[in-house]
Amino acid sequence: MAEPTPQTPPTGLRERKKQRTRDALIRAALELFTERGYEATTIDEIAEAVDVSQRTFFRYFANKQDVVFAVQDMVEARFLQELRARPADEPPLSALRGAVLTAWDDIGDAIASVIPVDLHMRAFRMIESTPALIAAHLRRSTELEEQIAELIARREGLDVDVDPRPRVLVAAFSGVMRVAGKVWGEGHDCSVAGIRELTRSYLDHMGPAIETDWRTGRNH
Amino acid sequence: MAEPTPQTPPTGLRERKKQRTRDALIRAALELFTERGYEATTIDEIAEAVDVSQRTFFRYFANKQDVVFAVQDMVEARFLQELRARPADEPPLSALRGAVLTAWDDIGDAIASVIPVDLHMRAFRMIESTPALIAAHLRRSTELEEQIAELIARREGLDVDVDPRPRVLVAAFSGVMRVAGKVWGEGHDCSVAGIRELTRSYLDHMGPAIETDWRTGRNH
DNA sequence: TGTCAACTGTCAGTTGCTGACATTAGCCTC
DNA sequence: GAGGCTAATGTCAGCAACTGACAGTTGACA
Repeated sequence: MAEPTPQTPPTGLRERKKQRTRDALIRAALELFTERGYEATTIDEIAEAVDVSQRTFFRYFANKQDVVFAVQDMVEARFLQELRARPADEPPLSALRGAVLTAWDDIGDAIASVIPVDLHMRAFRMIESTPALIAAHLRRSTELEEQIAELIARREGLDVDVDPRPRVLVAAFSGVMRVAGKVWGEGHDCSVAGIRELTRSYLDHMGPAIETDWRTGRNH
Repeated sequence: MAEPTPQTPPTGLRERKKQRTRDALIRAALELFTERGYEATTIDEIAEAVDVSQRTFFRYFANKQDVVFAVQDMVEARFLQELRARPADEPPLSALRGAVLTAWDDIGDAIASVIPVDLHMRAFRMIESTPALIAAHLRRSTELEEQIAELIARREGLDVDVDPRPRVLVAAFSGVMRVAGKVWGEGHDCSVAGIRELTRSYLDHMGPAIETDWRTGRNH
């Protein structure tokens, strides 16, 4: 009873219809959120735009926030996939860095299959400027962190509950990633290339920021 | 019109009464939350326990979550104070490390003036096991991070919008702190000394986790 | 003591979210 | 291709977090 092709199993009419409803809800929600604001948009308005009942919305998404992060889910899955594909002999931080930068390169196509890329970018900025969504975003990030830490630990043959380094590294890494996203959201460069470049730059600042005395340049 | 002594200005009866109501709300809320769970406790129950109207609760706290973090606010203020007191020639990460460890040493007394310390510790664990509160906690942390980054930047004579190092360092630092708190919350050691020690240990792992190849020990 | 302002209570309303139950509409078998 | 099965949806009622408006109460202060 396993699905034949997890990537494209739109077997029946029913499945296709469900997928369409789901995509329509995501699209309508993000469109409304980015236009008039997250708090100012009600579930009723989203449901009405897609012509379904409010109850149906909640059958697709557990809560109002979840619809915002539906696309983000794809992006994260893509990153994890990229990380798993890194060569085993690469040092941990290099693997993380490589996975992020590679993921940014071909994420556009994946997003475009659901919503216009620029809508996703606007949504990203909306998240960073809406307190409730910032909170949700951060919580999701920590859950992702745990998965990443497990992956890193496995690469290095360690146990996350014994050796703190995987979690510590990933926590530091994620913190830097978050700041990059935040700064990008506040800036004027709306391109994918822009956030990719900022990410790279910030990751490269991480080691120096920690190791050295910023004034003398000496380690401490 | 500035308050004469911010620490102890209980001038009139009115002020004292307000302070008592506020403290009673915090205490009752945390007691109920830790006993029967955050979600399972309604504002009505908290208000009833203190014998005020629900509306009054919302005049003291903007929302249900805020009452949980009222004490945390004190702790954070204490940390910032400690950080400002660090010698100017100390490297950034050392200053952060020193401030945290010193703050943990005399935070107990400050907390005890509002609620029993063990109630605060139980509340801390409750936060770490309640999704909605984890999210709120993380968001608050990032706001604190911005303040810390500003402080670090000022110490080093930098501008956070020009040089990314303050934000990058603080993001990494905070990530590590968060993991320490989380691991402590999942463990069995409920003491203040326990979390202090874990914090110290994790901070000391930060450099090595980033700099080196964990297997060969070589830098990369 | 009397006036003012701050604090509080009451009430009604909106919105996110959930359970229960009825209805519709793909799917599958005969 | 008729009928039954079941997943998907609609409808309705209700709870809890919050908010605005207005009225009553109570410290503060002349």
